[in-house]
Amino acid sequence: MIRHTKKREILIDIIKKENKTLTASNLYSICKEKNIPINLSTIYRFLNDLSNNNILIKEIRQDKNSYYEFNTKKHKHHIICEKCHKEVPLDICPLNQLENQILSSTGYKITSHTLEFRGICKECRNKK
Amino acid sequence: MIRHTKKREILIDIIKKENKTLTASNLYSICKEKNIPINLSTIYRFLNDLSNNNILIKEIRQDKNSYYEFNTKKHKHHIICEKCHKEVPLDICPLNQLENQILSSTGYKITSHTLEFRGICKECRNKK
DNA sequence: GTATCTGCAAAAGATTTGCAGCAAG
DNA sequence: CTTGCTGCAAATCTTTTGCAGATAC
Repeated sequence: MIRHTKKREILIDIIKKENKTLTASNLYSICKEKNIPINLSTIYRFLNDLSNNNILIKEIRQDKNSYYEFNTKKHKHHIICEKCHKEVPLDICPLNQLENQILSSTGYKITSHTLEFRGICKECRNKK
Repeated sequence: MIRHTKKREILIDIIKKENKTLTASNLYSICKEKNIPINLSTIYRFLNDLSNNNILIKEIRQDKNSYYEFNTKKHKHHIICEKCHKEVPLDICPLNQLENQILSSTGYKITSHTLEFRGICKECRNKK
């Protein structure tokens, strides 16, 4: 059984308010700024509980960190700017249509995929 | 300048012969089996040199490990079986055509992307 | 001979875990 | 009151790094 506690409420509120992908240490810093004492392991444990229950989606990116965000059920990916690291969600995903094609060419029945776009955002392009 | 040494030749030979994505510790184990004494840091340093020179491509997957393989210049992705971890390369990638669409909808000029498919291979599906 | 490799041990960084005390239901 | 949460310290795992000795060219 999953229990409701003050700390968990605070974490949920932060994740809701930030409304973007976050790492455990992002959350840790935000709590620190707000003078909320919390242990990193508590954060990790809770994030894992939530993603095991499909409340959060966890994604490991090329920077080797784990990013978490609410599972909106809407399938999506993100683009991350290589300069400023700002990121934007994308709704389009042409990959579902590929599943049959992949099944017949490889014999693999696709269950999921991870897609990470990297690029340069408009602001960073204009700076140079 | 990059030097040619016995150990590096051996590593290159293994990567060539295996002809699939490998982790540093995969290489380490293969060397061990062949009774080739080599240090893990040596492997890491060489793999990094090679991928910085675009001879290898490095990819961090959802299992949090770094996988390396020869850069064939041909853009491709892989499907990994969730049960047996066997993987197969894929030539198709519909994402390049998306770049203009993403540019106009988000302002990001895409520079690269990472895509990881997970599924169940034919053999594992038949087992059950 | 000098720049580059290598092995070793230690460090780094992210994440997990064991345990004892605390809090929720 | 019992199960689950938390903090703390230690462990884990992958990867990196400093340094001294060895090797390539």
